[in-house]
Amino acid sequence: MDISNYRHDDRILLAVDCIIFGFDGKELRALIIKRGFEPEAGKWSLMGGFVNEGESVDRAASRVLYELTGLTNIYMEQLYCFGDVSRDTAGRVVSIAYYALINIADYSEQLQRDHEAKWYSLHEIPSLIFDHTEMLHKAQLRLREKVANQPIGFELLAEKFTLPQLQNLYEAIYQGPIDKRNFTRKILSLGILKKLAEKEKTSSRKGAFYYVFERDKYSQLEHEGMKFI
Amino acid sequence: MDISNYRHDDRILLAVDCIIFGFDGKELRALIIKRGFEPEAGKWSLMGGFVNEGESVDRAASRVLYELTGLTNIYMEQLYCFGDVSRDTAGRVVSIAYYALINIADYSEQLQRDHEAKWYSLHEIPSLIFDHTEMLHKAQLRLREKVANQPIGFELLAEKFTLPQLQNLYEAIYQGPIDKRNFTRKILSLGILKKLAEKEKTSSRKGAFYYVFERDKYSQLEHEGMKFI
DNA sequence: CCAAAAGTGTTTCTATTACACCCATGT
DNA sequence: ACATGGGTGTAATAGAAACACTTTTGG
Repeated sequence: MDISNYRHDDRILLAVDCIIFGFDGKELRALIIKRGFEPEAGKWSLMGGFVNEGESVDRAASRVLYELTGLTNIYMEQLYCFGDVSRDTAGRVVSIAYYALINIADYSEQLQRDHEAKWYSLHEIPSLIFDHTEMLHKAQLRLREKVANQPIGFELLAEKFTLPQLQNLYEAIYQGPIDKRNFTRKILSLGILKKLAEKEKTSSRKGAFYYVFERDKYSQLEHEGMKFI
Repeated sequence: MDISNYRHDDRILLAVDCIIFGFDGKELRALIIKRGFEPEAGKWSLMGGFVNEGESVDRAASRVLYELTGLTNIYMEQLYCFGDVSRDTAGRVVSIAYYALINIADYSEQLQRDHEAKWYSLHEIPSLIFDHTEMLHKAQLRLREKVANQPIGFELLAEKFTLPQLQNLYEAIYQGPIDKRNFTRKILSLGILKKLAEKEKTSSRKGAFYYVFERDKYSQLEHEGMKFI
C-alpha cells in the first residue's frame, strides 16, 4: 500500500469501546470493568482497545468483546464515533463505540473475576472514565429506538423464553409498565415466535410457555416497517 | 499529553467524508466532486479530508464542508464510521462520514467551478470511489428516518418556503406521492410554522403563501415523540 | 374564459389504549 | 383452600389514509 499521497503527520490513535448489555430477568445491566492500566487505572470503564492496522474497526470491536467475554457471533452494532480532542486525558484517541447484546447467563463468572468486571444495573452505574458515561447513555437511547423496530430484544434472552420474560425486558428497556394483553397480542401477531409445548416452572406455579424466535420467519418478512412495540 | 501507556505503533489515518444534500425544488441532490489527487484522481467522490491532531472529528467535518462550500452553521450529523481495512486503496484510512443539509441556492457557482463539483440527482449519481456509494446510500436512509421525527427538512429550503415546496421535498425524500390535504393538516397541526402574508408567485398564478419554521416554538415542545410525517 | 396550481373537510379504516376476570398449580 | 403469576377479549379512542371540488389569477 502506498500512502505517500496522503501527507499527514498527525498522530491520532483509533480505539473501540464496547457497551455490553445484559438482562437479568428484571433489570437491564451493563458490563463495566475496572480499568487495568494508566491513566485512570482502577476506575470504572467500558471495555475497550485499540484498532490494529490489519483489522477493520468492526473486527476490533468483536475482538475486544471476545477478550472480555469469550463470546463470538454476538449481536453488535456500531453506535457512534467519539472524536473530541481531549476525550482521553493521555493523548489523542478517537474511539468508535459499539454496543452488544448478550445473554447474561452466557457470561462466565471466571472471566468476570479475571477482568474485575461487574454487571451494573443501569440505574446504579458508577461514574465512568472519560466520556464513557455519555457513550453508555447514547447506547441506551439507541437500544430503545432499535428494539422498537427490529427483533433484537431476543438477543438478551436465552434461546427459549416466556412471554412474561420478554415483557419484563421491554419494560426494563422502556422503563415503564406495558399492558400484558396488548403486549402479548402485538408480539404474537407478528408471527415470528413459535410456542413450545414446554413450560417454564420456576417463577410461577402455573408455569409459562416457552417461545423461540424464528429468525427465518422474520427474514422472509419485510425488514422495514415492522413495529415491535 | 502522555500517550506512553498506549503502546500502539500501527499507523491508521483518520478522515472525514461529507455527504452534502440539497434540494432543487423537485429533486433531492448530492454534491459530488471530481477528486483532485491520487489515487483515483479525476473520479467522482464525496468531499473529504483528514482529521488534524488538534481538531475534533466534528470540527474536521465542518472544516471540510466549509472548504467546499464556504458555509458555516450548517446542519450536519455524524452518519457512520467506515473502517474496513481496504476501503481506501492507498492505505489504511478510517473515515467518519457526516451528512449535511444545505439550501442549494446558498452554494456559489464559483466554488462549484473551483472544485469541479456537481449537484447530482440521487437517481443519477455516477459511480463513486472507494465506499462512497455506500456512504451516500446510508445517508439517504438516515435522512429518511430522521426527517420523519425531527424538523430538519427545513434546512434544505430557503428561510421562507411554501407548503407545496415543503411537500415536494418530503415526496423527494420518500420517493413517493403524499396526499396534499393530509400533509398540510399534519404539518400545520404541529404548530411550528408561521404563515406569512406574502405569497410566492413564480410557480403558480394563484400564488402560495410563504411560511417560516419557528425554531423556538419547536424547542419549547418535547423534542421526542414528535412525528413529522 | 381557461389553464394551472393552491387551498380546503369528511368519512373510513386501522392501530392503540384501557380495562378485569378466570386458570393452573404447588404448598 | 389459597396465593401466585399466567393467560385471555372487548369496547373506546385516536391517528392514518382515502378521496374531489372550489379558488385565484395571469395570459
